[in-house]
Amino acid sequence: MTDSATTSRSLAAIELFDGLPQSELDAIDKMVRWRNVKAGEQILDRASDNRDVFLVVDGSVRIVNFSRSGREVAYAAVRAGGFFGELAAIDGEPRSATVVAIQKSVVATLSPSLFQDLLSKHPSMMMTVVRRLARIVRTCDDRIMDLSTLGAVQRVYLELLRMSKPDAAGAGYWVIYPMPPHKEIAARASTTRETVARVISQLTSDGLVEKRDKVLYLQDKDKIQAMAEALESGQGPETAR
Amino acid sequence: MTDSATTSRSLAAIELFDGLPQSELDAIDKMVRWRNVKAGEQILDRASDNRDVFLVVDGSVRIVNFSRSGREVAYAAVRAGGFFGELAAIDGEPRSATVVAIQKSVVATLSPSLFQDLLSKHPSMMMTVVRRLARIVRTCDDRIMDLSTLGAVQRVYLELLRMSKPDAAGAGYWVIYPMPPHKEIAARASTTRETVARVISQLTSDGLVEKRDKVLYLQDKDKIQAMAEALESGQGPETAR
DNA sequence: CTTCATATGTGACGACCATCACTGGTTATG
DNA sequence: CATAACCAGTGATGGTCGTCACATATGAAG
Repeated sequence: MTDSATTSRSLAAIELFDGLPQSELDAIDKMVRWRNVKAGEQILDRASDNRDVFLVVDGSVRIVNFSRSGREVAYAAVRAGGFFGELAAIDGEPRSATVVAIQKSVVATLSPSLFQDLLSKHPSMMMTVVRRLARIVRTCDDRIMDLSTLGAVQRVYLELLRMSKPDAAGAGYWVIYPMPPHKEIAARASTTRETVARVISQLTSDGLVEKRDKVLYLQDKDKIQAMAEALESGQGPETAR
Repeated sequence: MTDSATTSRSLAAIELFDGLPQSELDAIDKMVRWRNVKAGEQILDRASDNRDVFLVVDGSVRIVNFSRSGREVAYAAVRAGGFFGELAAIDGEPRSATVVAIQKSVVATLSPSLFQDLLSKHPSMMMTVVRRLARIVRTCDDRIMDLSTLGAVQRVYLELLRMSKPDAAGAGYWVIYPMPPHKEIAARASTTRETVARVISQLTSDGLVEKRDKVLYLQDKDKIQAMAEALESGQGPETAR
């Protein structure tokens, strides 16, 4: 990679265009606007009145929102190959969230009218969008359920479980790598940095997780799972009746 | 209406079929299964493995979920003309929620394959589905935001505001009619019956609302709105930093 | 008019956890 | 390599609100 701006500018790997002929990709390529963003840079503001659809060609982004008082709520992450911003392009309503680059990224933007044209011209694209929305709805419903019926501590357990992947290096361990800052886990679980720190401390002293070099090893995933589901000792929201 | 079962069996008013020619409606009519349900009857169980799409021809239904411990979380209501159950028909995943009739209702069911056929045959239907999903996503996002950043009391305020409509009988009042049981407001705001009762008591003694014959009058909608948005005195989740 | 189920109002109590306040690491960056 | 910026850990404190426990409506059913 000779130059920073040339990392990868192909639309071929964009999920949204799966199944489109190369000729069409080339045509689209000429109609998008490219944009390079630095890590941490804001790509899209909730307050903005633009309705473009964004393709994440390289890097990854976080979709978030801030409450009046500055508390951050994380909705989702979109990695290279994905897209975001469909909502406003579909219904013409204002943006519902803010989007920030996690790493240095390359995004391409599609005007809403082009997006709609493409959708009606390519049923496969339409299906991709519908399926994506369906998935989002399911995720949101689950999150609402979690927020409504679990305590903050349990939500952190769940978030840790969701972020973990089986360890590539054998051993039955599950790991979280790279380990994000507590602050971000907090935003996903809708709690505070402090609570996340306390939960992880506790898990560590119980021998259920261990942190070594930026990696968090879950040493007893099942037990954590059980604790996340427990309607347990306590009260929080939720107790056996 | 001579007979209970004949209230209205036309698919003409179903939002999903807006814009379809009568001939197509007639064809569909022959392929759906009709079902009458009593008030309170469960139409669809989360655990069921059916993937049908349901059309609400008459009456109305509530989409809900129950936590392990029996706490009820309300997602949405669908009234006559609407539909539900698309998710499973789109992605083939299991049902994500349970659906219960609010009143005596009439529903028609479409097999997933028929639904998909119709979608691919009629772009207008596809658009209706996409737009509906987009709306749902927005609603969910807002709810997640509310749950993450507001206290239970404020969520009740918001729910009251959402349920209210301008009073038909002149006067600048906004009213909630019919007033649902506290229990249901609680399920929507993700709190308890008791908290709802306390909030309404308080509002009543502050002269902001008044209840007369099954109707709740909001006498100062603006003030309630302000209280819902206030990041106020307190803590709950949320305080000025 | 009973009688039983369902809806409501309210007090007491205490768990949960957000907030505040620091301390001590770790990473950037000039 | 120093100095700032950010990250992480932990105690103390107090408000919020879920839970429990009753007392009253309100209404439906017989």
